[in-house]
Amino acid sequence: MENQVRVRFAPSPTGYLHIGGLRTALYNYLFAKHFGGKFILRIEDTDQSRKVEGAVENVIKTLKWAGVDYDEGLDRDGGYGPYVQSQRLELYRKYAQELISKDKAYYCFCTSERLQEVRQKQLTAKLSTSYDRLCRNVSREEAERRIAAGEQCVIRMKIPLEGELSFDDVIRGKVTISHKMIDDQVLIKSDGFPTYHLAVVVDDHLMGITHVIRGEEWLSSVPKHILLYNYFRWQVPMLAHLPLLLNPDKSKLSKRQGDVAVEDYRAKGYLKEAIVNFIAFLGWNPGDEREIFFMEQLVQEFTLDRVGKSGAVFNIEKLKWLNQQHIKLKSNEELAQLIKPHFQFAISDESYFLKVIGLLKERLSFPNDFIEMSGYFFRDPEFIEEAEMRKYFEPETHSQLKLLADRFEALLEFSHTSIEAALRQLAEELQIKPTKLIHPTRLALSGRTIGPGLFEMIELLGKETVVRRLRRAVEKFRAV
RNA sequence: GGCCUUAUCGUCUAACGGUUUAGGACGUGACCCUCUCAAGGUCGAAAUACGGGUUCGAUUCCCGUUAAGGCUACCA
Repeated sequence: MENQVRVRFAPSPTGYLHIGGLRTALYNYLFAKHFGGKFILRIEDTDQSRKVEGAVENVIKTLKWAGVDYDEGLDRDGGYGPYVQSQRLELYRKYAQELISKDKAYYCFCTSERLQEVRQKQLTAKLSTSYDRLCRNVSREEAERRIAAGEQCVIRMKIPLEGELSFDDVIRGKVTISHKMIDDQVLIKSDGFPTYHLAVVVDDHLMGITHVIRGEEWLSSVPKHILLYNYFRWQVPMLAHLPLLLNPDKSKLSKRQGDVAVEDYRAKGYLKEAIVNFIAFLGWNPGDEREIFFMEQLVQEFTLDRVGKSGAVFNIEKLKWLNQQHIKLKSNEELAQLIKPHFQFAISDESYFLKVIGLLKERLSFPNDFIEMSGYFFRDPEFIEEAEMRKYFEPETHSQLKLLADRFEALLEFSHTSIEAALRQLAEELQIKPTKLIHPTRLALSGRTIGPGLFEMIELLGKETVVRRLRRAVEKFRAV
């Protein structure tokens, strides 16, 4: 129990769940489940100005939809709550105070205007920008006096002036950064809220997080965090910084260059299985040549040592292919559930509906393709395009179809094999190629030139419908 | 600019010093199958950024160059 793996996904509620966020969550989830540990959802809402109404609910909804469900979170207390940082403010203040008393942090009274100025000067002097540590030497007594007088202030951490800091990243190995490169980071903002850096360290420690698995954008701030762990005399969790997800131009995946919200992909008809499979493989692979994975297999095989180091371009073509693959692996019943909400006709015959799905299944890239492809299975086709008619109909076609309709009507057993036999038989008798019959028939029955195998289609449509449509078409073709 | 990270086909990636004419997948080209469209099958084009080392031997280890990305906030 003491050694149980505990990881967390800690989004800030600034909108929808980003596809990169889902991958981070997924990797955490897979890692936790692989080792029989716990996956925790924590909300990092320490920036009041960026808060978006409904974002928390949305993120949770999307996570659950994708099957990346959490063991502990705001509605599932595992004894480490609350799991929302805005509800833990006292905690951060307390620990910030501890740092002040240990002389590892100090009050800073600099205004944002002064900070701006300092930065501007550094910029024009081509120096790297950082806080000039003006308030670092303000005595505790003076600071307390100024606070009592109502002056606004923040709390900054003290970074050692000399030396350097090394740490081991599970994915990247040893990383070293000089203390000189680290800013005296603000820990408590003037509104009393903590910054990410303080909150993440306090919470990860208090929540017993054993492994921090997050995006590479955090790599540079690790030294600050380690310093904090050291100041508190806490054990540093294992750190694993994931490669970033990239736009086609290799910049960090962002809006502007396509969809980044998981819900956008969901709305477009991407299956959760395909999305999970796809993003799992963006930076990880099982080491062999298998491509199609379900969640359970991912859990079974996922380990951090097979996670790569370089960023991965989000390649939508492959996602589309995976979607197709996962659709093919779904049962007709499962697919029906995905299609039904969007289907425009009342489904009177469930088993017929399922059979149509079965026939069209391997032609679908998205569940919704079914809607566009299946209309003629549920009502007579509206019209037949003139251009197509001219292409497939010859002067004698109408009389041939008439004969075909008679043959079909006379069939005792209406199965695709008997149907095919009847058609080929007729073609032979007429001394024409079967295709001379097949194409016009398809057009007459479906109004289209593409579709599933004709004989299976005919069998499913049923004798009555087929004969009716064939005869109706004969009437139409006569006019051409 | 500074710091950090990364670098194999267009894209996702395999290879953890030699079994490699660098393998697979998506995409792409040709062909096969075939009643159309898909699916499927076969074959093809396509990569170790560059330069130095280390080594009997480097995609693999080291250094440099270049390029790309991240960070550089009282945002996460």
